[in-house]
Amino acid sequence: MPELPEVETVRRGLAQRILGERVREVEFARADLRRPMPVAAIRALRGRRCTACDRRSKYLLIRFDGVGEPVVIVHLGMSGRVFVEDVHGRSLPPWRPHEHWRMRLGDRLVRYVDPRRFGALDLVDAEGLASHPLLASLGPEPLGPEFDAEYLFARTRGRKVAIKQLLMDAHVVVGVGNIYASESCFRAGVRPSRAAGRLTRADCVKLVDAARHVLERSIRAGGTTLRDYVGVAEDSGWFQRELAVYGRAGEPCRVCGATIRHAVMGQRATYWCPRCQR
DNA sequence: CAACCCACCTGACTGC
DNA sequence: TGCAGTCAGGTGGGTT
Repeated sequence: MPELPEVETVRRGLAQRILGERVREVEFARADLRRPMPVAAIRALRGRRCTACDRRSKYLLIRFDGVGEPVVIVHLGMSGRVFVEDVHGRSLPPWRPHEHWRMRLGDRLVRYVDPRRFGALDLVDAEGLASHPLLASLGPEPLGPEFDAEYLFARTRGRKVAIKQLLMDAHVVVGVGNIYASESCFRAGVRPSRAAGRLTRADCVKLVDAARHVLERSIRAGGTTLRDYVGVAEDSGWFQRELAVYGRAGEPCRVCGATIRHAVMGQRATYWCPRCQR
């Protein structure tokens, strides 16, 4: 599930629930996801107060007070979910299937569930955050001021890769996952297979606008399901209804009626309308 | 450096 | 119903 809008939704849910709370318990069901987790160091957060829940790209950054101002870095990978539940004085509930770690802050239990274990959990001091290996070489945020048409135009010059693949390159811009890459190209009227270097300035204007639009719209939609949020990833409702091309191969384009096409590009499923996108 | 390919892991779905 | 095969929304690392 987790593309940027989902991660942003999780971030907001976490902020709402754990900001200002102190870490009371930390438990691990195992010591590794894709890579080992810093189990001891994260256990040692007990007593620290959560000061912020931020996001950089698809990484959640949970900040704490005290020496070094530690930051917990969470990535949801392909199948990760975060649940927040009230626990009050009760003892903690049994582990869910594929729940790998949990952290109790105040009366809130944050539970990390990730069947495929492509996610990540790490810890770094605030000072070392920007140079953390996972974050150091990331491109600009798609919703930030740095990602504009001129920037995209410059970054596409001389590039032969398909524009859809380039949009998914986190060195260029973060947070545009496979679904939103297809959706953005559709909204911009750009064929996803087009060589990035052949985009015009006008195409770049449209693409930047389109990427922003689909991401913002999804965040807003996700945000509406946030109230009394338990776990993000209610991917049933808004998610499916809003998609213009993704997963719609063989179905009619909602704009022109042409048949939506599908191909694998860079090993990822790609969808487009052969009439609307050139 | 760019382009390409693979690995990581499990669940859901398809077709026989 | 069972089983093999296929696919999945992400990212890092290695090779050409």
